[in-house]
Amino acid sequence: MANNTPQAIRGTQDIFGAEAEAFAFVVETFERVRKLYRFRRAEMPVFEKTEVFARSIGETTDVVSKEMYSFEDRGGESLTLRPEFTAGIARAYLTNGWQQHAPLKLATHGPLFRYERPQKGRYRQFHQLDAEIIGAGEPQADVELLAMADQLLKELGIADGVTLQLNTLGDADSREAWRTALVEYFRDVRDELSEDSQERLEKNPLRILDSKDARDRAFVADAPQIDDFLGAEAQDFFAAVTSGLDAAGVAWTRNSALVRGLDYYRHTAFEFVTDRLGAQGTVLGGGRYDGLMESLGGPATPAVGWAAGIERLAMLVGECGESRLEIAVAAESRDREADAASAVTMFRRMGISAELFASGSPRKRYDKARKTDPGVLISMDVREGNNVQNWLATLPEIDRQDEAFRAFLSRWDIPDEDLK
RNA sequence: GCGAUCGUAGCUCAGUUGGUUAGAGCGCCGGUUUGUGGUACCGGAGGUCGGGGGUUCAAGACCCCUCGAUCGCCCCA
Repeated sequence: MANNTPQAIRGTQDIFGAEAEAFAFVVETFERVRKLYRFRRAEMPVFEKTEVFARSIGETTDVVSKEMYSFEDRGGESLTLRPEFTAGIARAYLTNGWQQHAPLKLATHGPLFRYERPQKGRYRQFHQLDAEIIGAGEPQADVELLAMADQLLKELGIADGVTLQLNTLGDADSREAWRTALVEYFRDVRDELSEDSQERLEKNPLRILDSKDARDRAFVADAPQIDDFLGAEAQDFFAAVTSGLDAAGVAWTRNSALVRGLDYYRHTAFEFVTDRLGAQGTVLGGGRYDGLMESLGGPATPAVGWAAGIERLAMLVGECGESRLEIAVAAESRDREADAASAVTMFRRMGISAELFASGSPRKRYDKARKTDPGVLISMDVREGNNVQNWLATLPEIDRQDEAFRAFLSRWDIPDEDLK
């Protein structure tokens, strides 16, 4: 069977049917909401020079060396399939002179690639929605961005069971002071931490805060809080974001353990989290990344953004059935196949969905058509030498049924007793 | 990179402590009931039991390796 057929690449997916409908529903909803908030559409390349991602991501060596899809092109240049949108958008912003549009609200969506082990809601080629506000340093930008995210989740119908967790990482100074305090605190209890967290103490101490290990959690509760290290400006900024969210009617909860691994993040960090997706509970996440543009050689540019996994959103949206067939036409005799085909074409040109059943055993075509549960089932046959048509409507009645019926009657007869 | 579970027809699965020609339902194709009918009945196509090696008189079943899937750990930009 398939022993000679190439297999799909690990972690890629072929999406079809109801799942594909759910996927499309997510994207369509995003496009609609994004226009309400006047975010402008952008399209970027799916690959960039590796340095675009390496420089923006910085020193987190694991991510750069092990988690990216990188390769050399024929000229020997290292290229990388985009693992995120933000770095590519920042590069486009700088290289295309989009500064002239600042503050710029951008939205995009499409495939991303990460060299990871697939698991629930996590693939090597996956798809995200993305929204960014570039060149806006005010907390109102954070609020607007979060309000859009909140409305998106509501319009997708998945807001129940999803909570917005919010934190601040402060400005560069407060962030650094906090980090130092954390390292000191955890170093004192180093031997009682999990093996993973002992490792993290050196590489990425902030990550200890969201460890899943019970041994770590005991200490996390009493760990130094960012609030104790925030300068007045940082405090004001966060207060403005939270009061702005309250004013906008966006519910949120404080999660002081919510962190970002990368250094360019400042101030607001947030995640919309659900308890319905196993280990991959984050449904939409982002934050303020005021330090990113400089790492790519651009001028200091404040920016804030988020991304959301389309697959995960689609899973929450659930079964999004394919739309019902409006009219099925069965040619129950070979002599009526041309008529049936022409009827189907007529309906389609009217903007009504129609499907032709004219293959296989003529006797079974009617049953086959009936199984699709169409709004209207038309059979076309030959009885005693005469062409015969039958029109059967089933509930719920389709839109424009009368119009379709009149159009059909203008070309083919239907006996009176068969009407309704 | 690590761990657990799993891998039999297009799909969902059976397959007894290893025993002879590998099964069912659904789907598909064809044929009956000369019919207004999502029915019923009959027949058919489709499997080197993920792949390779080993144990055995005998392996879909047991052992090893490998590939793949699922879920979790690490990581999460």
